[in-house]
Amino acid sequence: MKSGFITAADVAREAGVSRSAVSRTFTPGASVSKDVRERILRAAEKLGYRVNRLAQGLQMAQSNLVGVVAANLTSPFNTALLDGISAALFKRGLQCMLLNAEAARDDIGNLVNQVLEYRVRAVIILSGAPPEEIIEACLRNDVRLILINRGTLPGNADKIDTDDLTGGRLAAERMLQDGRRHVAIMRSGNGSVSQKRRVESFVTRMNQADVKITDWMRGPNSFETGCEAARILLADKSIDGAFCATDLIALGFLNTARFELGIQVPRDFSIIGFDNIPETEWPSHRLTTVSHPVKAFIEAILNCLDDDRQLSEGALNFTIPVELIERGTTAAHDA
Amino acid sequence: MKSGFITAADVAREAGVSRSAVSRTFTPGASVSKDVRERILRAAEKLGYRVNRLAQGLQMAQSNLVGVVAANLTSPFNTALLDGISAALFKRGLQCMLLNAEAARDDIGNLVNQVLEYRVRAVIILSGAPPEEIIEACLRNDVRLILINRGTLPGNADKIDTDDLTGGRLAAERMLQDGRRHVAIMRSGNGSVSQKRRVESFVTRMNQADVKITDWMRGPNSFETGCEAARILLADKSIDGAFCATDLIALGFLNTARFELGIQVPRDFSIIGFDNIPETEWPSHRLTTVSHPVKAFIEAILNCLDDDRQLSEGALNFTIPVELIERGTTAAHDA
DNA sequence: AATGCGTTTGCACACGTGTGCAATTTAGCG
DNA sequence: CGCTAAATTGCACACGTGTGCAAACGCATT
Repeated sequence: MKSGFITAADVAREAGVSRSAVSRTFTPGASVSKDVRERILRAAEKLGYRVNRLAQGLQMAQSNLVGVVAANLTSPFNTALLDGISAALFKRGLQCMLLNAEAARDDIGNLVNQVLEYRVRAVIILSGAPPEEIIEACLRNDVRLILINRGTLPGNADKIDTDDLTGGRLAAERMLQDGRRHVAIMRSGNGSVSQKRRVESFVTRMNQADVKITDWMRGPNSFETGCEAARILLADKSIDGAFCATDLIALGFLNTARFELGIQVPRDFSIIGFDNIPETEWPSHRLTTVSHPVKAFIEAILNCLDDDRQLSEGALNFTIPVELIERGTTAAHDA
Repeated sequence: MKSGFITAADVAREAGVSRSAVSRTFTPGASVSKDVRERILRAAEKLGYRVNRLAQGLQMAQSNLVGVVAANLTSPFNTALLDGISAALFKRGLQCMLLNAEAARDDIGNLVNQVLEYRVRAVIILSGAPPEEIIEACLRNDVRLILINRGTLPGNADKIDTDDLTGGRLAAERMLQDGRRHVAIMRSGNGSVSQKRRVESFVTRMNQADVKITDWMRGPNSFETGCEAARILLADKSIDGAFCATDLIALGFLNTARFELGIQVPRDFSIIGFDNIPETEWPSHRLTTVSHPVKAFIEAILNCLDDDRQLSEGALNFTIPVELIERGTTAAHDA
């Protein structure tokens, strides 16, 4: 027991074969006789052998690690995404290397290094603050890059984007059906690309119907941001609707409007969110929202990972479909 | 540009020195002259050199990876913990390898392998379903193990546990101050050690005061579990209080009790949760709860990681202090 | 039995790094 | 300048794995 770890050589000695045979036994599709394979498996089991992925990665010039750069892990939608990604990667035999972009805010260079130094198979960037630097570095080092809701950036990275245009339009149509004439639109201050698209699409449709718009863009993507917006915006009694770029903001807005300011939602006021996080289903809120299912994101990501074209041959693009989920913060349909 | 990656040898050639010098330049405390160091750094910068961590890990017989085994990533407390851990690891120059225990439920052996094959520096197990197998495997392979809220298991793993006994007692005292005589206690069906401790401590105190107890242990740790419990338990009109082992369950219970069944909380009914997740502060709920701060967990984890004693010399133990956070689901204090 | 062909096996090299050891250069000091 | 100690540098090995190549082997057909 030197250093506590068993190597392929140890197994080979135990089984009375060459080290190559051990390696081949654990390499799918390699040529080993049934007899030898069984003897090796028995020896490996007995000694508790585990292949050293570091050595394997060195030899293969690539690891099974996939870097996942996430920010705002407190946002339920992001964690749902992370949950799905980590599960999917595990089932593919890949490892999930989680990098907290928040913690690396003023040290992006270091973050880039940590990813690249491990020769990761790919890097997935969840929406959030835009680390441009990492994008450029990945592309320069031939590391596959998967961007989620970051819009059309230059460079051939795979891109997966919510159909925000349809999402914004669906929300607008619903708002118009409710007969609202002056709606507030809200998003967080750090201007994510995806939030911008939703809001712009919403505004475009509202403008066509001559509905007045009041814009709010401030603070982090949080419940409190919605609360604050409600307290200030709702001083203007002419506002009769709100479209929030994320559910978290929408829930804060709704909470303050309904329970603090006593506004009758949906009778006098309509609220629509975006993401369809679990909290929207709480009976106390029942928020009408636009959903872009996590499942669809996962599928798209797996498609990107499975695709084994060269990086120079261009990239993949996926659009995640959306759906308006009508709950209790918009008026009931006219039948 | 062979294979797209620059090696130390490439840098050495560019700088006109030996490869050893390059290695030493990037090894803190090694002996390199100022002149050579600068020449090497310039060459490395120019070529875009990055250490290959796989080779480094192979050489050092250890990687900078830390395995984090998490289940129930949809629980806000767990994600807050994960957020803190990933940030702290990053700042320590360590990598966070996230493993989804949920996805590996019927494939724990595979999960064990994935961790050990990467020669991780340590494994952190967040509370949740108990993968006994991984614990045993880590200890057998001399991998440091950090158990969070999993109680006193055999084997010398570092253990970090919430002071559940005090937590349960504090909740009980508050409930008694409210004069409740029949309280329901709730926890999820998969019996986590930590939940069990809280509840038992609570019950012990209530028994001393001759308060009637109704037990509920069913379903996952979720909002819906709390809703379901409320609908069934509250048919019994004599119940006038509830202690929930997690905030998620407590919020579901509160939501159904207050908004669906119209029960006056806290006038006629007291509810106390556990975890102090952000949602407890929502004005619509303002849940009284027991907090065990994420910050304290992170500190304890870092202490474990920094500690470089041998595994055979015993393990560390930390107890996380708790605090009762009084909000709007228990009666106001008598002054 | 001899031939031919497909399968199995072992040798040896490569992957990129850290570091002990000895050789060499530099610095310090009289 | 000469001597000694210290700092620097290069060589060579080790870490554990996958795989090309050639040798050895098994088996069926002639």
